[in-house]
Amino acid sequence: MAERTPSAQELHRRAVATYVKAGGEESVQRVITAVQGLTKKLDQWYARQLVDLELTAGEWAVVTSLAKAGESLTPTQLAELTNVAPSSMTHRLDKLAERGLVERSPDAENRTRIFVSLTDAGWQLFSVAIRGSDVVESDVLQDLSDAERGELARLLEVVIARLDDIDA
Amino acid sequence: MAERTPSAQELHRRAVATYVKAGGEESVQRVITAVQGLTKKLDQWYARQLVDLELTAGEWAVVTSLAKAGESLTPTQLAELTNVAPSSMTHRLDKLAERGLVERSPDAENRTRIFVSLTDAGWQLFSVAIRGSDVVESDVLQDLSDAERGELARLLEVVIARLDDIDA
DNA sequence: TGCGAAGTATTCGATATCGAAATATTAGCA
DNA sequence: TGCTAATATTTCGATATCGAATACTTCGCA
Repeated sequence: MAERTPSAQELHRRAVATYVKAGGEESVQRVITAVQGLTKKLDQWYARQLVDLELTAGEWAVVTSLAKAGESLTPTQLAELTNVAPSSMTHRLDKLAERGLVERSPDAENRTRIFVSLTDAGWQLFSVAIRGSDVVESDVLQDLSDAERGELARLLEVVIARLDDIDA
Repeated sequence: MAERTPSAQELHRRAVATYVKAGGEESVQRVITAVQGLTKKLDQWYARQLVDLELTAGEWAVVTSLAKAGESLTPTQLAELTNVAPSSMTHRLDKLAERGLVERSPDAENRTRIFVSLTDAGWQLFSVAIRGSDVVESDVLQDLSDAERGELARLLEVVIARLDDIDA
């Protein structure tokens, strides 16, 4: 019957302890581990919502990438943004185009390139999904005051501002 | 030649704006988007490191799950922890066992169950990888003071403490 | 005790993903 | 201009993943 699954908090505690023991720095691991644990949990919830929309996580990643970019993107860019091999994007786009969520259009200036964009139906699906996930996300942050949310966002944004300087 | 890829900061700004426009709440989206953007970037770096270790991200997830748990886990538990179908775990464990990184042992008390644990070689690989990734992770947080790291960790841990109450 | 329901790992067929090769276009430069 | 290297997408064969079905064990309870 298996022992019950440990709480997320307990998992986090153990994870940090393990990483520190393995040679990681505690102040680093507390943050990184928490960020990853949170993402994993969110991903599980999204997966559940996506079933209703008959989308895979990978397809959803394409839709959000296009929505967030606010402009057309090439298959290669989409592959990078969604952490997938370029060759995999071909099939994903085939499926999404077949469902009428995205469309491919040739670049007149560079005929090796193709632009992918969201259709109206794609935008509509995006809006529906976002309003659904915002509910869960609000619940997740419910124990933080407005001031704390602002501070949390600020600190994370400091970290993000540094990201590009690292692998450069 | 494609326009250069926008900075992580710019991507974050746009993403938040898009989500807010689609009906999300700003204080929520600033945090959630930042967390996800950070994880995505980290995943890209890990992927690069894992190539050297000849491990896939999925295999690495199994190794870390076992290390963090600090005890044996069943294939089903590993599948849940790594967000993968139970049937997929069978093959992953086959490969990992073949390489001598994990081992399966029967549960004497429940013969439907199998316990998976890290071998010495598995632990060793884990340590090497952690020390490698800690370098990158430290770089990521380099713009935060010790106090800020502590505050960031504290806020994230408040959020984590709530996770289990949500889908319950 | 006996028996149906639930739990656990695996197998199996269909699909998705990967890395390398193929195809086509463009860029750089002598 | 002509030629090589770099880019961008797709195709292709091998592998990984998924969901459903299978085989087996244990649990709940009459």
